Amino acid sequence: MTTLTVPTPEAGSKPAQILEAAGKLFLENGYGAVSMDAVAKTANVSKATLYAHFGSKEELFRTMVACECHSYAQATIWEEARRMEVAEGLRLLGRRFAALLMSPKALAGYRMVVGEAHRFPELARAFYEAGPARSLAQMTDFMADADRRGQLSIPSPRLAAEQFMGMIKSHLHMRLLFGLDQSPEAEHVAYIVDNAVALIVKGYAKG
Amino acid sequence: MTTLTVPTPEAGSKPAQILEAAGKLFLENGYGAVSMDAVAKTANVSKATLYAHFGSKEELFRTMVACECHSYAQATIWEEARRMEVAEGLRLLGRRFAALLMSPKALAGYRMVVGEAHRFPELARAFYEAGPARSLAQMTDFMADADRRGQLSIPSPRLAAEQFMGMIKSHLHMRLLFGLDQSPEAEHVAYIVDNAVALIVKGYAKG
DNA sequence: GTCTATATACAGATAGAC
DNA sequence: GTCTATCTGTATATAGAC
Repeated sequence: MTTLTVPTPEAGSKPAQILEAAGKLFLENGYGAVSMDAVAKTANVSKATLYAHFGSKEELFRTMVACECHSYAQATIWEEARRMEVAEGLRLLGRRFAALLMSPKALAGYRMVVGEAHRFPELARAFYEAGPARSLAQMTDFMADADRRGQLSIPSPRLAAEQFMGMIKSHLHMRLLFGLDQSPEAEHVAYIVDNAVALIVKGYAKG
Repeated sequence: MTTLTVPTPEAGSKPAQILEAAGKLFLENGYGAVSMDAVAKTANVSKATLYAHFGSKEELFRTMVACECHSYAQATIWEEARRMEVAEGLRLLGRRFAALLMSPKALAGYRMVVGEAHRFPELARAFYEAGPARSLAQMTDFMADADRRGQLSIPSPRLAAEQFMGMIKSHLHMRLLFGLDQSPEAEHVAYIVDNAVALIVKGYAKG
């Protein structure tokens, strides 16, 4: 398993400019459709400079993805959710998850990973660990906690977390991935989350 | 909205050979990573012959996707499912859906569509209509029927169908898309489907 | 470190013989 | 219709001046 190096170049420096441009272009268009010329031009840098900092297109891509994944690390809201009544906690986590999932950036990352997984399998794993796996782990913890505290009866917290997140992802996420819808309306997302919460709460009610 | 032409060349003919080769290569590697040389070589045909039948790489790709989508049309099992007890019917539909969803061919198609949606938006729509939309419509019909016949109480059949299918898709489909898992074990899929059925049946129980 | 200019390779598409 | 050989553009990567 390759470890990804995650450089953090100082803001405004050439490497930072290049990584920013690469992120924008690769996320929008995928690996194959972006030329190094385009990256250089977008970064306001010559191609030679680009190659001075990143030895190859592949290396640039790997580094960019590593930086993006790194940026997903964020403060957990699990502590906040577990202090609430269970349905409210689920609603909070669900909405946060939906917002993350359907953000333009996450969608672009998802598309890119799916499109390039065969060429960069280790990056698919890195993205998975940084994003979906982290969310799933948080949700699983919450489910286990709800069971432990007797709010719900959940034999398999992991299963319940996958069910909950699957319902939220739903059809909508696929339509977004396929480019069939623009960014979803907040009401629609809230409708999906609230109904997923209702089904979990009723389906895993005690007794 | 462009209509897709769906030619059905006679088996064994050069166009058929070419389409088969194109299907295999494009589905495995995506549009950008496949060269016309590779298609010609795989099809045992010269590049000139290839261009004699398909005017460009794009045209070949579009035609191939149209043929693939056409092949998704299949006998509905809805009639069979609605004659069963509701949980059994859901289980049948769920397993059929899971099998379709996680088949290597559907996964490859899904990957390809996600990866190329920005370049071929109309193909993403064609794939969606031929695959996911059809499945969702069937499932929605089943839910509506279960409500009409008083087996369950389902205010929004469409929502329930999305929830059910979302739970089945679950985390597993994403891991497969990312190339993190090989083909799933039958027991695991059955476990997911059975638990999705249980949650739907309990969550939408009458009264 | 950064640039301009270029080497090298390959992909999409075509010309012309059979 | 089918082939071999080739044209033409473009992409990755580098050489050499400043």
